[in-house]
Amino acid sequence: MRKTPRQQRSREMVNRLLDATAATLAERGLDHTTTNHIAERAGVSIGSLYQYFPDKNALVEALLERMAEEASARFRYRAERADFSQMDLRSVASLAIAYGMQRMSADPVVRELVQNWNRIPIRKLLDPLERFFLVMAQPYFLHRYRDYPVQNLEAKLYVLINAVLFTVIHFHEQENPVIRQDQLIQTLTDMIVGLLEAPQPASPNG
Amino acid sequence: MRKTPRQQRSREMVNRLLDATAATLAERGLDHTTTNHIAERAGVSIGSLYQYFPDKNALVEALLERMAEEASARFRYRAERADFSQMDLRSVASLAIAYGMQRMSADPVVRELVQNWNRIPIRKLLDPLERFFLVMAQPYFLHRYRDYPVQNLEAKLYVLINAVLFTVIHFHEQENPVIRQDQLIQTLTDMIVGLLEAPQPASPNG
Amino acid sequence: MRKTPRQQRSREMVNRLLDATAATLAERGLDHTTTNHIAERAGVSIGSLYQYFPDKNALVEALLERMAEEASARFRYRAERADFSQMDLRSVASLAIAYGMQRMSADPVVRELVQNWNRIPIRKLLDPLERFFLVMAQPYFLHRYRDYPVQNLEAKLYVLINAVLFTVIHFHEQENPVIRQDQLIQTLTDMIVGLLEAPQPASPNG
Amino acid sequence: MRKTPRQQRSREMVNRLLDATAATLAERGLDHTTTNHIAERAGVSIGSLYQYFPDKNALVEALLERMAEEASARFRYRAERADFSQMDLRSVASLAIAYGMQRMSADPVVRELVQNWNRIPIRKLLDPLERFFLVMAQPYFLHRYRDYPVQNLEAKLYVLINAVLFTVIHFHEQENPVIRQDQLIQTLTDMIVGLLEAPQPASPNG
DNA sequence: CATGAATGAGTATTCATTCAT
DNA sequence: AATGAATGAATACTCATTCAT
Repeated sequence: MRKTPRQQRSREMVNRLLDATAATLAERGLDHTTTNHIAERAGVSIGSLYQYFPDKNALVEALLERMAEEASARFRYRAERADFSQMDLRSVASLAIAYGMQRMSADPVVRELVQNWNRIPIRKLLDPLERFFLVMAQPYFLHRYRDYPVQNLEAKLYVLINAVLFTVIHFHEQENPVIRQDQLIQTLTDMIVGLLEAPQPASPNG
Repeated sequence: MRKTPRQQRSREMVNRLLDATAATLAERGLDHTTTNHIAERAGVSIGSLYQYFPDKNALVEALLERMAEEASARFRYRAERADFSQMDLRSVASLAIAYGMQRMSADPVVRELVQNWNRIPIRKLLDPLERFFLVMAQPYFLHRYRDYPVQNLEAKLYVLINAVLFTVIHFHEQENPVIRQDQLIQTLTDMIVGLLEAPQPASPNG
Repeated sequence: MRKTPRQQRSREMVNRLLDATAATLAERGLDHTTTNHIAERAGVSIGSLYQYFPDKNALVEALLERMAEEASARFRYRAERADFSQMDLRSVASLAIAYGMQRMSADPVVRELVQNWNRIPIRKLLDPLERFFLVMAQPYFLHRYRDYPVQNLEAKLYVLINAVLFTVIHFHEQENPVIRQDQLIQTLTDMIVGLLEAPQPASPNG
Repeated sequence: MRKTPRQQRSREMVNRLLDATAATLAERGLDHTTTNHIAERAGVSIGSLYQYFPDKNALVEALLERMAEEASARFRYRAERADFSQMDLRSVASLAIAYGMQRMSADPVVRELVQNWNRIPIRKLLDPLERFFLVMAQPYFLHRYRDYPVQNLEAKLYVLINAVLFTVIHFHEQENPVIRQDQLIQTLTDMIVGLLEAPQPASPNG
């Protein structure tokens, strides 16, 4: 069969281009990232780039998807190590936020992309994460469900993910934030716990 | 006096240009808004535009400032009508979010600008609002302080404002959001109340 | 009579504009000197400027003429003090060049203008000087004529004036000239003397 | 080999652009020469122009270099034909000036460039010429050195090249020069001979 | 399949000059 | 006469995309 090696080459090429996209994005920012830069960085002709991706947007989209997969894998790995089900919500939330913030400082690509969320199909990155968290959180909530049933779990997770994510990004972007990082984490944790654990007999939604 | 009519003309021109900026922004998005578009839309020569604003950025900045002023005025007006101090937190929050979302749907300029928060001096718009909310909320919290003292009010408001704002914006941007608008408002309200009203004896932050 | 004060006012205005032109020229260079700059510097509206000068070029031209007059006056003054007729050609030439170079270093306007000789009617400045030198030199050569008749005096002066002038200007412009200033003056002096004093029996030109 | 035709194409393009630059320069003058004009004249898209030259300045600079090379080649060719070492200084100088003036009348590009010498890296053009003349003149001066040693040869050549060059250019530029062309050549020749051949026992320069 | 030369619409900004007030 | 707001053609340079080789 001829197909396998070809597919493999193709895959390599795609990965190389995606790596180059990420690197260029981190280095120059979305605004100053050009397809020619990406091709050059990938050590590939611009023509070849367009053989694998129809346009610049597709490139970013694919990168987003790959990052989502990687992030899911990373989270899964961590989740397997640490037995979250044994921890209380507060600890889990606090840990997750701290971990996320560290990831964000470490990965300029994530920052660059999320900063420009409106110009890219950011859901490609966020949706998998949201789904993943939902799945991850399932056992926890199932376990507590009888005592503290959480209504509207989907809406709550949606809100929390967005809220935490963009607040953290915005915080990161500010030169002189009005609050400290530990205050931010603490308050975000409080917010999460407040929404998920507090008894809400008054909420008639849904 | 010669000065008044001239200043007035100048003011009119500035306003016309700002209106044109807003309209073009709403129509074409920040990326495809050019100074020539703005001038044309304002019915003014490009040269005149540059007589009033040194560059494109100044135009956006001025628009941001004008919007912040307008928004503050609008909020103040509403705050004076409705006696928030008589309402409970849940009602106030719910009303404010609903009002904000309605404003946001109604005003594509706000959307366009906030979407591009990272590429514009968005704080020009947000800072006054943040300050305004703080001032507005002051009497309410002062009033309840004895019964339900709120620790870390500053950090909490910072988090809530950012969280609510960007979640709402993101929600707006999505074509097929996974939750309904009423769910969003309800959940955000829950989140606000959860953070502000819940007893937090465990929070040892500074 | 009404005319005198008006003419005087006009003259003042012209001078003010010319001063402003010179100052702006020295500060920003011909390329970045705009009529609006000049008007502003003169404390006059741009409209008034165009009442006195039909266009930008006329402004420069008039400045050139005024400078030529001033330079002539200065030279005449110096010539009256120092009795050139008592000095030998070498001394006169050497002195004149040194003086000219000092003037040139001291006056950025002169430099800026002469640098742009091709884009302005530089003859407005050079012609009077040429004529002046010719007149100044006349008595000297007349005086020596019997002993050392100089053939083709006009052509020689033409050549020397241009040669010296532009060599000096070019020298001034260079950041790292290949020769020193004293060498330049010495060589130019040699050149002048060589052309004017050497016996030229072989020159059969008309 | 793939390289040769590509390099050749590239070279052709560069030459085409340089030709277009020269033509446009001659036609419109440096001030009114735009990169778009050049590209259009070269029958090439503006994008292509910028693929070969980073900016307008680089274009002019490259043209200057090419012209210097061409001029050197031409001079060398002529020098090989005519055995200058057999001619006296007067004849060589006279011939060189006449030849240079003819070249200058024939080549408006040279004129345009030298006229704008202060706005372009004119040394790119002059330095090679200066060096060339020095080399060319070497045998002559070597030959005469024992009998008539020329002091300060470098300074003298510097002065003469500048003096002759700009006087000729200026002469060319004038609509009604006060002297005739043959007088100019004659006088310049006298000047050169006067400076180089006359005994200068009085020159104490370093 | 790969290449990379070629494309050209698009963008922010400047400045001499006019003319209604 | 004086003003200065308004004009708009002009300019250098970018970058996503195509297509002949």
